[in-house]
Amino acid sequence: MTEFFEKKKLLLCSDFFDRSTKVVARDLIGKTLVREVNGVRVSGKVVETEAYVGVRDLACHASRGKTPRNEVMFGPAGYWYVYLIYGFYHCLNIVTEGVGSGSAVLIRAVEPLDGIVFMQKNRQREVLGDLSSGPGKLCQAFGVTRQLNGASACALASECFFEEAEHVPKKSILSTKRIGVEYAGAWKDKPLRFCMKDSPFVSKSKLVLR
DNA sequence: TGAATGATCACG
DNA sequence: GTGATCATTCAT
Repeated sequence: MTEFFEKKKLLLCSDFFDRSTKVVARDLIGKTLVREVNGVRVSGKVVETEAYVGVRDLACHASRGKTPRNEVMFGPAGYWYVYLIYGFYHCLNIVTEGVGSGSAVLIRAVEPLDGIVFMQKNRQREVLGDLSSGPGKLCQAFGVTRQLNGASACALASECFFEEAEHVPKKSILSTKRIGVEYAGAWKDKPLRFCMKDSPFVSKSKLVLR
């Protein structure tokens, strides 16, 4: 029972996500991503995100209109948008802003906290820095698939959600252009990627992994 | 640098 | 139906 109250207290609700996508992407840095599967807690500290700011953003799936794949993005904030990429990996996004905006934040990397053995097994990798340091890796580590697409992240019963965590000062958050969106014309260089400064757990880290 | 691998979507 | 494309990862 105490666990339940604890979860309610920390759970990020739709008010958090129903704001400017860019602000949500920045504010998610440092928060805890949690998945509860069969009573087991898997979690990580969010260290890298990207904002996809809706129909006008040429890098955003929503820019080519609503399709069966992206329709969740056009719904209310606080729901998961999960899709398969390159036939191998999944990408985990949380829908932001109001109905019809077509915007979401891509969770690109987390620092493993709980359920590390579960992640190592899923990833077939031991090294902590290689478990969830990229959008595809993270989904593999957490066992996230399209099964989660369209689910709420804001309900007490949610199996995947965010928790409030220790405040991260703005000066330790870096913003850069997004990765892998070279096709997006004027939008390819916009500073819509956010990451925790000096974290070895961000994607494409060239630092030595421990 | 390129191969892996399959859903998705714009075509016709 | 067909074919190009892809918000990636890993091994070479």
